[in-house]
Amino acid sequence: MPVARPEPQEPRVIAHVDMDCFYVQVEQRRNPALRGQPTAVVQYNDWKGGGLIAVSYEARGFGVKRSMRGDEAKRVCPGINLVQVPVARGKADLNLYRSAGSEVVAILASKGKCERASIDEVYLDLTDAAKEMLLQAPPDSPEEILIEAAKSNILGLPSDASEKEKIVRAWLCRPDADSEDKLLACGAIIVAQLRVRVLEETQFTCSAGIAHNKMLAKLVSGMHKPAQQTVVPSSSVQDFLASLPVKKMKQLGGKLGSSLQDDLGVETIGDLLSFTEEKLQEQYGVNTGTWLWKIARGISGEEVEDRLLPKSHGCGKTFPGPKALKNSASVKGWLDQLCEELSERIQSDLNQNKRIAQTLTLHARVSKENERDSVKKFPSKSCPLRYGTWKIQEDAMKLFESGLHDFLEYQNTGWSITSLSVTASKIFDIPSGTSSILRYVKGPSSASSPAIPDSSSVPEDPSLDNNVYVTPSNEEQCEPSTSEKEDGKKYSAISAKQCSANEAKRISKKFPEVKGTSSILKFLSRGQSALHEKRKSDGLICSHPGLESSLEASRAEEHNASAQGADRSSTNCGAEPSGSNAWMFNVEDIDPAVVEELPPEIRREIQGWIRPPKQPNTKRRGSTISSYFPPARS
DNA sequence: ACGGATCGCACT
DNA sequence: TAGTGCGAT
Repeated sequence: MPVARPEPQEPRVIAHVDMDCFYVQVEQRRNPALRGQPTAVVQYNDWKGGGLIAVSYEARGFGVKRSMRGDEAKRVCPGINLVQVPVARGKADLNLYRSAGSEVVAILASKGKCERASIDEVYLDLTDAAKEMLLQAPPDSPEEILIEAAKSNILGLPSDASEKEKIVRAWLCRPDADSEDKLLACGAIIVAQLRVRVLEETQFTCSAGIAHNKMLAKLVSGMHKPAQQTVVPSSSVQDFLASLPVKKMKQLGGKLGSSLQDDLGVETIGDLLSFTEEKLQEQYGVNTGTWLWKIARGISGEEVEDRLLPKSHGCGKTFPGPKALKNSASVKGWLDQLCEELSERIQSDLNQNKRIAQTLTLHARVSKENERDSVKKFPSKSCPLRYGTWKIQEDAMKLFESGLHDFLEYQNTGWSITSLSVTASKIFDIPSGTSSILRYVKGPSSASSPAIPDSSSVPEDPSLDNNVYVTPSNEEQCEPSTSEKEDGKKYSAISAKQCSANEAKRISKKFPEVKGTSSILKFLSRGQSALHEKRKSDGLICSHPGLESSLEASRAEEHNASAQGADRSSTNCGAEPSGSNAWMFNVEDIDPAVVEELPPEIRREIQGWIRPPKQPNTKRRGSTISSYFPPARS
């Protein structure tokens, strides 16, 4: 349910920027012959021509809609170009669009607080930039920068006038405007400039809304499309909302909106004004009631969050109708594919953004059998996320089995899975200054891979050292970044130190008993067995069905690393960036007891990487990483 | 055979 | 917390 936020007292300047039929634009950039043509992006095409997920404005002119099938689109628009979403591992691969979205975000984040709201939308808080412009370059001086801004739509001004641009320009430069409108005018100019930059640097057009809060900015960003922007002066808010159908408001597109219509007879946002806050609270609860009362008055205190990256990564696929999965072998096969993609994505998040995900969740759906009230849902299951494709696959399968077990206890019928997804969530920045214990290990070095065998190493365990190489790692990546991390946030579980090859060598020198770069890490990780047993006896592990045999899995993985690595490099043509098929050394694998055996200078260093173990709380049921490495404060 | 694949959030 | 549910694009 929506929740009202405290209202900032100062007027803000907020923009919502929305890419125009984004996936289509990405494909048009790849293939310029598609520009100006009726075009749509479809995923899959074997069934009814695939499902449309983006439609160009030319095609919309023919009545083509999202949610149509490819065949249907062809019918209403025979000349349409249907471009397929790339497929990898048997599923739609959206990475192309994700990285295109990142290009845009990088530009839009340059003028103030920027929140990535989705793959093709951002919110901007331009309050400071607008204030600054008001002081230094009031919107009436330079002619040139007004040209784009003058194409804005101003809510409340005539939009069909022949003199429209002159009127808009006059509004933007109006000397007698109040300070709120002046700030909005500055915001409009800034956004116009940003949109030009986006177009110049990415070839993508976008539309935008500029208002005093997120709700209003979002409401109007799509009002004039494509490639236009719309401003909402305070003076036009009431009239605008008065006639706005409830379903158009964000959060009211579903059941809540229907209930407003059906139960209260509310058709427009304006209709809400006739209800007292108490009445709305009584109907929908305190939070939602207050929220409704406020939005009816154009009030929304929601802040723009400073976040350029997604909070979770998910990979899923549906298996409709006859494609439903009916045995555990096929589930395993598909889960492996999904986990492979997920692993790749969290690995690049780690490499590029220095972020670590902590939780792995599995979702599945079972087909609803005929009419019979087999409405039982397949339960979601989650567990601590261990890095490494094979570990993720293993854990995901365990989670599935656990969920299936629960499901079958009540549902005595057979099963058939119609959708599967795996999600990595609870993603945290690695605090700068410290970094994490990352053990980048590659399979046997192929000719194309730059892995460096550690020739000085004396293998203590041939099965490990003969096959394992530490990749060279970029030193500056390990330097503390200058940007100040906001503190007071829980850095969660992991505070660790990035361990580059050079650093591992340096440590090795100080610690002669442990020879070689991989050996130091191996040394740190030995004793897992003892740790595992300890956790078990502390009752910390038993409720994690996905992890019961994690130890065995780890061992098997080390021994299999060679063979599997070879498989991968042959199918991947060896062109992967360094680290892409690496797996990580997990903090959870470190035995605190091992750390204590280290010489003091090494121990000091190691203990900067990980937090001291908390006294196990036997009442707790989860063996999460955080129960072992709790946040410093909390 | 539910438009599919992803996301975010509030609630319990 | 883990798990559910809703809403959005």
